[in-house]
Amino acid sequence: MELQHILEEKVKEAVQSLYSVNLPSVEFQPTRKDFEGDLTVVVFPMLKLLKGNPVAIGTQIGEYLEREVEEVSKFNVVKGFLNLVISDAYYLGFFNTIVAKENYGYATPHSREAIMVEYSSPNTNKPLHLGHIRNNLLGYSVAEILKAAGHKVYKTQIVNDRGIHICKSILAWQRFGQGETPESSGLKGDHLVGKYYVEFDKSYKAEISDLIAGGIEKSIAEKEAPILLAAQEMLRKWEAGDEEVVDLWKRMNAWVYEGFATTYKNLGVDFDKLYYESDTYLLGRDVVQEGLEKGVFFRKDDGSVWIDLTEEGLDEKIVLRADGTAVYMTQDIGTAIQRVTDFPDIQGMVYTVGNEQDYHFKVLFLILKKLGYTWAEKLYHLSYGMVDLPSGKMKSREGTVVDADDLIVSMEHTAEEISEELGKLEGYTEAEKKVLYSTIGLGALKYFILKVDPKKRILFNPEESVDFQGNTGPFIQYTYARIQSILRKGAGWEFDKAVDSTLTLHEKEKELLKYIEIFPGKVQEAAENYSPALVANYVYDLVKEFNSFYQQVSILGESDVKKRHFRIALSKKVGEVIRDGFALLGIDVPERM
RNA sequence: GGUCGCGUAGCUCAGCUGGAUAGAGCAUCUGCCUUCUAAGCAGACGGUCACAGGUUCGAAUCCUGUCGCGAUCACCA
Repeated sequence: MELQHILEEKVKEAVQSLYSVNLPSVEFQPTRKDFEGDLTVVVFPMLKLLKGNPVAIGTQIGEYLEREVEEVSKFNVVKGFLNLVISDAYYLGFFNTIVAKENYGYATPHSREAIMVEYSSPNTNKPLHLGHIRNNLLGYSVAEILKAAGHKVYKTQIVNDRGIHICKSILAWQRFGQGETPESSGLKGDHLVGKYYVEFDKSYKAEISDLIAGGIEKSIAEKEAPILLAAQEMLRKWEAGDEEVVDLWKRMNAWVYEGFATTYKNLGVDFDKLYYESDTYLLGRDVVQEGLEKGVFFRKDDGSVWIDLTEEGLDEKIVLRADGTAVYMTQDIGTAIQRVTDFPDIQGMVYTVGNEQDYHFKVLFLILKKLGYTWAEKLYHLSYGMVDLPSGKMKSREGTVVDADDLIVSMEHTAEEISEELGKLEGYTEAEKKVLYSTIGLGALKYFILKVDPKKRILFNPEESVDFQGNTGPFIQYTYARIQSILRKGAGWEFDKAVDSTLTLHEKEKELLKYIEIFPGKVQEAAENYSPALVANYVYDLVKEFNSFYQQVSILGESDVKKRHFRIALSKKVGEVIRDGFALLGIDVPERM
């Protein structure tokens, strides 16, 4: 970055002195592997101002740079591309500026505005599944990336603990549960409650069949099945504060929260603040009143309140029912404002929610802007594609979901099998092994999900399971472990001491230095794009390059002491970038594997 | 039907703020463990970048249209 800045000025200077033309900007790109060079100046865009043969222009600029700029040691011109060879001394000098630096690539904490990141936000009537895993990993990772980019970050979620879905589970438990508890059944709390959600659905479907057999039309049967009416009645009682219902609701939710806490812990995600819908579902109604006065909203004859977004190319949208009760949108307006009240330094929010809600968030953000909140300018819907199975969409009621807890366990098993087969863990205790299998299994799963662009759908085939070779988490973890092995064997060297900047670099060493140099920029880019995939792909490229280096060049076996010192220090720094890059994805790295 | 997103190798994905011969992994095939961990490295094979126009010196990338897949267009959340 720094180098490119210097060169940009020098290229402008060259053009000024050669052609007396003032260039507004210079286009750079990394030199392609097939050509000699490190950085390439694209000459074509200059032709509009300069007029002439691009090769001749490139050559003249190249000669100027080679003469005037010490970092440029050589150049060549291919068509309209001026390829510059940057001196080894420059890269070694750069390396010495970061060799002892902690947190290289991370910006100063809290140097930028505070952002709240919402993710997870589950319903409390069933356990988490693979779709939630994607949500959690994305949200957690984006939060970490924003932190690394210098933002202050609050992680939050809104727990959907209220509504007809949870009443269904409660009702079924009441009827069929015979007092079953997590303790008595040995089931994890969220799974126990989920089991009764499925039970409800079974009864509901059975009742519909009976009704249809009795000559009732399907659409009516679906609305009037007795067990559904009972659930609706339960919701009314809950809203009225009926003691028995509320107690049961609290008890079963507590089971679910305990179960979720375990899953979150296993996944390695956390939150700074929880919001519960039962506390927030009444929020937002005052704001609607305020918006009415400002003329942002309008009231229809039946008393319901709407916003007209036809000018923005959208539709009219209801924000308050005729009876004055809140809808989804009302709540979300209220919750957003509540959050800013709770955390007054918030300047923006990120909502990690599936792409099926694209429209909702588009409308929500527009409304908040129209209401005049300054922070509304910096709202972002981190929209992601669904995780589908080869058979299609996951449906909890049909039992086609990939359960989060099961999946984590199965990934750990696979990691264990492979590790046992390779048998490199002599000396490890069982407890250490267990931690390692978890690190590797989760690494595989997390990387598998985070390496793809959030916008895209993911196809997950449970039959094929997740790879552990090639472009995978374990491949990267393995490279890290190899580096640590070198560092253990090379103990005694002063890794953090400056290296000799007059060394001649091996081609692979230079490539690695170039990758390391762009790490801070990648972190910023990932933050700007809310994209963990950029970090994942960067770390992969770095690791590919390191393995190639490792294969071609001897590190500890190098006889030249200064070179050996540099190679060890370089390896250590690559390891740190892997570790810190993976930390942004929420993935741990092992010392051995 | 309107709106939004996606469509790149047999499969899973990079590349998309326009630049050189479109890159990885998996799968298939060749080599490389008496040298720092072979979950690795080196190589081969594999592409009408969905299709058709347009803008440009230059398009996988930008614009328009067509087709395919998905989502959404609830006084559900």
